[in-house]
Amino acid sequence: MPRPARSQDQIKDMRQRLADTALEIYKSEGYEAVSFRRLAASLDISHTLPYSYFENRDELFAAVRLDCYQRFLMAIRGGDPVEQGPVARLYALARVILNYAQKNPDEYRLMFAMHQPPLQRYPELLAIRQAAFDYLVAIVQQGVDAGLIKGEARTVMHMAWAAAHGLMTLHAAGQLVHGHTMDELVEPWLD
Amino acid sequence: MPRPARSQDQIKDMRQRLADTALEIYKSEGYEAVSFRRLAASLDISHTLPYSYFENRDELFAAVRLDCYQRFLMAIRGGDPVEQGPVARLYALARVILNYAQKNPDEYRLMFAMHQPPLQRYPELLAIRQAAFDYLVAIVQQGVDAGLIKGEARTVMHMAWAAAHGLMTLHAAGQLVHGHTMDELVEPWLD
DNA sequence: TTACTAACTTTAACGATGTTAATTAAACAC
DNA sequence: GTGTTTAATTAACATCGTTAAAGTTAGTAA
Repeated sequence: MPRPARSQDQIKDMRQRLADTALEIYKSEGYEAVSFRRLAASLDISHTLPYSYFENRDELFAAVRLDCYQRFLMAIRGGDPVEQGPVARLYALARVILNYAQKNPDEYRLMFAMHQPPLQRYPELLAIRQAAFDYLVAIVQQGVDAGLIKGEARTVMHMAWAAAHGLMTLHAAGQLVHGHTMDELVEPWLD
Repeated sequence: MPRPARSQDQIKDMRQRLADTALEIYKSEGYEAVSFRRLAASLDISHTLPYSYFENRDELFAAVRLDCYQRFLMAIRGGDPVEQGPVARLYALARVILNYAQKNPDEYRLMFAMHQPPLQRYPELLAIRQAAFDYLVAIVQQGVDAGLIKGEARTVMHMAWAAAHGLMTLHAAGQLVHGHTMDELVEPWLD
């Protein structure tokens, strides 16, 4: 007898529109400019409607980040020369990732360096990050198995990731001192 | 004939009180909680007075960061076993820095990972960071000169710094996956 | 058809913030 | 004291997040 609730599709649709608009505003005007009110104005809806779709800004940005992670993961999978050996694949993927970070500094910051909410509150984010990480660990493991890489795969990957992350974060924040480019710094490692 | 302007000392004093209070609030209640109004309430002054001492929150936090950098630099200088060789000194300093980041995650985030304003707008921050960096580069250079370290000192230091930074940032953000502690990850490198 | 009902959507409202302008208070020279 | 200049406060406005109330809409049962 009652009016039916919004369909899952409708909900998904509106959430997507909100997330897309949020990313757009974030990229052009910065994180602070992304308010629910501003978002609502952009979409020509009342300023409280977004609250029906997201609890608060953290939840909203969790959705935005999820989209970013998905694109990031696709870039990794798409740039993986699977026919080659594990070491060559890792070098290639390192370049893919560094390249991605350089070309999309805003997204990179959002994903890894900025306003990070406690990850355990967002299991879907944790999961997709873990998926990306595991994807790389599996390749390292192949290298370890083949005797090409020493150490425990997860630990090795963790350190490599941390190093790359540090580099990308400093770059994205414009904090690489003395005008060093990322490529200059990384090439000695990759060659 | 007129009322005299505030002395440099008075200005410095009030700025210091504001910066101290800001750090206090930041550590106990987070970055967002540090507003000029809240700050004024804590110090029992009118909510517009802070504007006479800092343009905006960025300027305020620039002062807070400067204090943090100074303590950080003191920790480095104080923990440097200057009588030892360059490689031993670098290992020791790496531990000092990692230790500092672990014990003061809030300050570390503030200094290196959070809400970073464009550094060129704050030359005094750039300068002190450069000083810390140069301090370490000088030691690396000694190692290079002695044939103990290969490569160009600045580049080597940059990469080491980026790696450590990535590790510390991930740690401070609680993003070290799978419960790895920082020590576990670093010890293989330092030994 | 008509009226009901539950969901959707908007409007209203409150407290908090950043920021500017106007006002008051304070300290010294005369 | 008076006057002048600066410090500091108060007033005021726009914006934001958020909650509560009111209004609107679309199925459905009678």
